Amino acid sequence: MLNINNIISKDYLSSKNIKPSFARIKIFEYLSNNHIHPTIDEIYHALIDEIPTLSKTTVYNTMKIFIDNKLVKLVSIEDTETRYDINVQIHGHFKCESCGKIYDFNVDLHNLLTDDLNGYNIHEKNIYFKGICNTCSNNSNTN
Amino acid sequence: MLNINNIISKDYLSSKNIKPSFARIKIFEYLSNNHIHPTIDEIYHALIDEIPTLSKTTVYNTMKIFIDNKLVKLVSIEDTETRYDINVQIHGHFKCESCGKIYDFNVDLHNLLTDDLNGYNIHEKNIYFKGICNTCSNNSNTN
DNA sequence: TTACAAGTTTGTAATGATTACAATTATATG
DNA sequence: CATATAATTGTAATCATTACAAACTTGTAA
Ligand SMILES: [Mn+2]
Ligand SMILES: [Mn+2]
Ligand SMILES: [Zn+2]
Ligand SMILES: [Zn+2]
Repeated sequence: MLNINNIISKDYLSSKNIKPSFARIKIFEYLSNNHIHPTIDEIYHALIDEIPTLSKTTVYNTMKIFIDNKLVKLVSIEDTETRYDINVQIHGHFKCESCGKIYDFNVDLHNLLTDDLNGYNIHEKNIYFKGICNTCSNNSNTN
Repeated sequence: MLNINNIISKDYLSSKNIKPSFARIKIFEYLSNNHIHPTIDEIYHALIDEIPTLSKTTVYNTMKIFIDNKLVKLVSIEDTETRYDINVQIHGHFKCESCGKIYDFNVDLHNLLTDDLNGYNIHEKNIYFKGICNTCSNNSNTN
């Protein structure tokens, strides 16, 4: 089942000093092709048909490795669900309270620095909104 | 043990349609006097001496009521620890990765609206940074 | 090819925060 | 006081995550 994407993913993982095992490649490709900020459970169920021996522990292990090596960022919006994002650039998240989807949005956080954080060493910036998404708003209007 | 603060807290809870029981008053006052974004466990241990019969379930119940009635906001920074904030205005949080403290900072999020969210109904805006706080930076410099 | 070492994956058990729930206790009102 | 209503409590259940040891893979060298 070697194809170009497979090779690219493999090389990419290698370039990040992650041994490109079958499970890791598949998990990485799932994240790359599905920018939906999935949970561990969603990743697991998306791949269990293709990798029948996959265990959730492996998904947990793999995500930990990806995070440690900065391939993936953890998304903490609800404290009840841990999600993962293959997009590690600074960007905003909008969580729809109706359908539960998490949308990305672009945001420039460089110029909003405040005096309150003078002398603070900032490693990471996160922003998220909550509300009702476009699709859900339209659906409820036409009822 | 009636004092002016107690009466004020009592009236305030009543004005928000929350029956001002002893536990609720004490929890509310703890949050008002300690802007440290405490966990359930911290609230519980801070009050157990004063209210020896207090149960954690009551702290959970009370925080749920406070949140439902918008007296308190939930702070989701780490998915491993749920914290609570008596300050419900929009403001930023800075979590120090060294000492674990969560600092407030002022931020104006009104003008950073992006086209990506046109048609989206925004209910809530959250922003948090992570890094090393002033105090921890200075401590490590003088080692 | 075979043997071995190192790393990966797996299943199961442990942990720990949160929730469910029924019993007990407190509070308010007549 | 008597009663109804609401709040509190302790215990058990739930569920996501982590710990861990055994089994399996992979790469390398004899
Ligand atoms: Mn994203
Ligand atoms: Mn705050
Ligand atoms: Zn929606
Ligand atoms: Zn610090």
